[in-house]
Amino acid sequence: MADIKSSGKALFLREEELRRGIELMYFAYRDFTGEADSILVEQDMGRAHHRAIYFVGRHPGMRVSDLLAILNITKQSLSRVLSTLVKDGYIVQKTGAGDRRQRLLYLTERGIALEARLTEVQGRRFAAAYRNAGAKAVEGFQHVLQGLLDVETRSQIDRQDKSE
Amino acid sequence: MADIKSSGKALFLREEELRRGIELMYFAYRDFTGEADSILVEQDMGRAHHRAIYFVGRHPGMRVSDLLAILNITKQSLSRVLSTLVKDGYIVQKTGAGDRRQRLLYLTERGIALEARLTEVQGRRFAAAYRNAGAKAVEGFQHVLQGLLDVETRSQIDRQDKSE
DNA sequence: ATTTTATGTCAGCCATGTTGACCAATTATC
DNA sequence: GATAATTGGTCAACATGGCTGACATAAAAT
Repeated sequence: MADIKSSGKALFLREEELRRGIELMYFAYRDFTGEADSILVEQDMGRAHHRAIYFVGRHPGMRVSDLLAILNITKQSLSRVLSTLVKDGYIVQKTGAGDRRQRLLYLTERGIALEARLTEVQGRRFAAAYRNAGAKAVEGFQHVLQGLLDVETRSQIDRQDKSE
Repeated sequence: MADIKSSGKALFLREEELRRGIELMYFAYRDFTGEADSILVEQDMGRAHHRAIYFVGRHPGMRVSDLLAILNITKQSLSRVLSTLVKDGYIVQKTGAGDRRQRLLYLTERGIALEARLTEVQGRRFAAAYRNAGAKAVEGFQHVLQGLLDVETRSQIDRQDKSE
C-alpha cells in the first residue's frame, strides 16, 4: 500500500516536473528571442535573417550548403533571406578558390556590426542568467539542453566543434 | 601584463560560453518542438493549436483572456485557432456561471487525448535528458531557464503557481 | 561526353503573427 | 436607468517564413 502510494506520488511529481520543463522551455525561448526580434524589426528583418547572419559570423567562408545543413530548411527559404542580406550589404559571397561553384559566405562590416549588436543583447541575457545561477547550474543547463537534441543535431554540433 | 592576458582570455572564454548557450538554446528548442510538430501536421494543426490545447489542459475552465495573457498574442490570432479547435471538437466553451460574458475553456475527450499524446512525446524527451543529466543538472537547468525569462513572464508564472 | 553537384530562381501554398475597425452581450458605475 | 467598461468575437488586409515542384546554369567529377 505504501509502495503504491509512493509510486503514484513519484509519478505525479515526475509529470509535474516534466510539464514544468516544457513550459519553462517555451517561455524562456520566447523571451530569449524577443529582444533580438525588436532590433530586427527596426532593420526590416526577421528571425530568419538573424540566423543566417549569426551562423555566417560564426563560420566565415562557409558554403551555402553548410548553412542549409545547420538551419535545416529548404534552399528556397534560405535563398529569400540570403539574397536580401546580400542586396542590403550585410553578407558578401565570394566564389570558392578550389571549387568555383561555391559561393562562400562572409559578413561585411555592416553585417559584423549587426551580428555583434544582436549577440550582445542575447549574450547579456545569458550572462545575467548564468551569473545568477552559478557555474554548477550552467553545467547542468548545458547538459540537459544537449540531452534534448536529436542525435543528428548532436553529431552535427560535435563535428563543428572538432573542425574549429 | 599577466592581468591583461588573463582577462582577455577570460573574456574570450566568456563569449564562447555565451555563444554555446545561444546555439544550444536554438537547436534544443527546434528539436524539442519537432516531434510534436510531426504529430500536429497529421491532424492538420500547427504549433499554435498545440499551445492552446496545452494550456487549456493545464488550466481547465480558464477564460479566453487568461489564455491570451499566457500566450501573449492578439485575440485575432488566438481566435483563429480557437474556433477551429472548437469546431473540430477538441475544446468546448461554457458560459461563466458568475460572469456570463466569459467563455470558459475546457478540453473534450478528444482534446484530452491529443494533449496527452503531445505531452507524452515531449515529456519522454525531457525525461531522457533529465535521467541522463541527473537531478543536480535538472535543478541548474531550471534555474538558468528562469533567469532567461522576462520579469513579467516570471511574475506571471509565479502567480499561476500560487493559484494552484 | 555525360552525370553529378552547388547554387539560384520562379510560382504558389500554408500557418501564424500583426494592425485597425467594428459589434454584441453583459457587467459595473454614476 | 443611462452610460461606461469589460469580455469576447469578426472581417479585412498584410508580413514573415516555412513548404513543394519545376526548371536553369555553371562547374566538377566520372
